[in-house]
Amino acid sequence: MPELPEVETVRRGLAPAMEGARIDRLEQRRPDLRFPLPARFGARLEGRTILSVKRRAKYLLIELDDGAVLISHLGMSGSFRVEEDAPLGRFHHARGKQARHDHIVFHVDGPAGAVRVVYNDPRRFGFMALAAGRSLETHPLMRDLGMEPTGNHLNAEALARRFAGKTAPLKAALLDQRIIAGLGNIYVCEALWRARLSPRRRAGTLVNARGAPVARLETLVHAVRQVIAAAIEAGGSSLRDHRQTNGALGYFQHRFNAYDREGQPCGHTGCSGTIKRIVQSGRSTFYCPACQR
DNA sequence: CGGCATACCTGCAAGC
DNA sequence: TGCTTGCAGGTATGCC
Repeated sequence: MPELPEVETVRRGLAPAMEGARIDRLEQRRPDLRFPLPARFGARLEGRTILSVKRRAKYLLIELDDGAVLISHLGMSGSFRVEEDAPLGRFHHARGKQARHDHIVFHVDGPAGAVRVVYNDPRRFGFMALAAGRSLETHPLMRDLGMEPTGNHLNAEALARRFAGKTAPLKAALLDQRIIAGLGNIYVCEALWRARLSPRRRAGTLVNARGAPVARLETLVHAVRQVIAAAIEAGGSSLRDHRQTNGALGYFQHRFNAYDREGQPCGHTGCSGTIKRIVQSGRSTFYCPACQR
């Protein structure tokens, strides 16, 4: 599912239910997701209080009161939902039709009351790890991540340094989490469309001989920042799996200009081109060959 | 090292 | 209807 805007939407849904809450019980229904879950996972979480729910790139970071951090990645199909944790009793038989692929359930009790936070992941490309907070930045999952596309982290000068000499196409360079962390297939296609840049153009062509950004790299930076901000504002894009933690759909998919629009007219004013689908490094790219150069 | 293909796993839609 | 094929928002790994 999820690129940065979807993960940020999940974070915003989890925070009110989890921050300040105690983990009373962990239900772990299988030993692994994409990778084995941490050893003694339940024992290490039960009884802990959650200090905060943060995000880095496409990772959720759940900080615990003993200094540990639960790192969670949703892969392609992972989702969290928050449900009322109704007490089990004679009159509550309806509690549990357990949805397929609900792998982990956090029973937490905090400012928002007793809730279940359920992790569901049909394809099991997601994964969870536990890190010591003091070494979070050097954790193997974190240490190679590049700039956040939000705030002031992403800027043309820094991007130029990373693009200089690169022969990889822009599509691949923007998907590279070591350069900008958090973009995925949808938002790379959308940002390139907005910047009218071809996904096939070599990344190094946006850097001049002195290693400084050319004007079109500035345009790309603005496009990335704007599309990510707009998608967060919309609660992300709901294609197959992504929902907000309360079950609501995101609606940025209605604002796609390129992604999954093969054969449709390009929406740029004055362009009579048609969106085309190509495959780059094994993944679909959608763009307008007429105006994206 | 850079660039690319492949593997991981399940579900769904399209085509025959 | 039922089967096969291809495709899906991501990352790690291995090969040239």
